[in-house]
Amino acid sequence: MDAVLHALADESRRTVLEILRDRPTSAGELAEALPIARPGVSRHLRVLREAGLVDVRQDAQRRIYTLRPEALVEVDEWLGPYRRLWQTRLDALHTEITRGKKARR
Amino acid sequence: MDAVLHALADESRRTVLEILRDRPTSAGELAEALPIARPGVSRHLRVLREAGLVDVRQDAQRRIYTLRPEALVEVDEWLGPYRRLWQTRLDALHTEITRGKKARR
DNA sequence: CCCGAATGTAACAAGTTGGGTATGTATCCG
DNA sequence: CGGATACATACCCAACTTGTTACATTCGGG
Repeated sequence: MDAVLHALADESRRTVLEILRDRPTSAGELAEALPIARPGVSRHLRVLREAGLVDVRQDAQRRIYTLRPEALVEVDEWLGPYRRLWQTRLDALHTEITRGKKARR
Repeated sequence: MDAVLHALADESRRTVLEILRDRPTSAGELAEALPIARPGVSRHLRVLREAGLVDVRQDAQRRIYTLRPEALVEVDEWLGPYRRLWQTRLDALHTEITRGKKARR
């Protein structure tokens, strides 16, 4: 959990995940898409790997990174109890609106 | 988005949110619940405030903090496209299991 | 077997974080 | 008014982050 949230706190890393959402991508390609040099990207990839957010596969000299969306399930689960709260608030808001409508009739 | 994810990347801050999930709580009470001294907690509260994750209300000398779960909606929305992916994988897994069962018949 | 391509790692500088202690600041109470 | 209470802020320091450049490593091709 901690590792995943830590990984998500950086915008470059979130950009990487966004790219990988479309298709597996080599480290070099990812580096081109980011405004930083390749070694920096390598380290970001390491963080993502250690958080379990991506997988690597070797293809000749290239490393192909793929997204591992399951790793985000724990974030989703962490959100669970909070989701209930904000949905309750939204429900209350809807009720309020409904009551308002009724009152206006 | 960035501010919220950054705020969530720290465990002390997540603990604060967890406490606030139950009930509004004063800064002092929050500080007692954490393993760090009060000024540190104050700073964490500031980060949470600036990310929109909590609200403060003044009650005499005390500051009462309340959770603002709506701020987490954007995290939920950010998860959206990824959620679809991991659900697809789960579906595939279920299909696989079903096929396995069928094969075993 | 050596060269180039692709990528990771090491080492370093600059900025940021997160903790602590010391010091404001506002509010209630006697 | 003056002291106590409850916080926040200022400042300092050690640890981590993030970017850079230089170097090591690994793989395929001629």
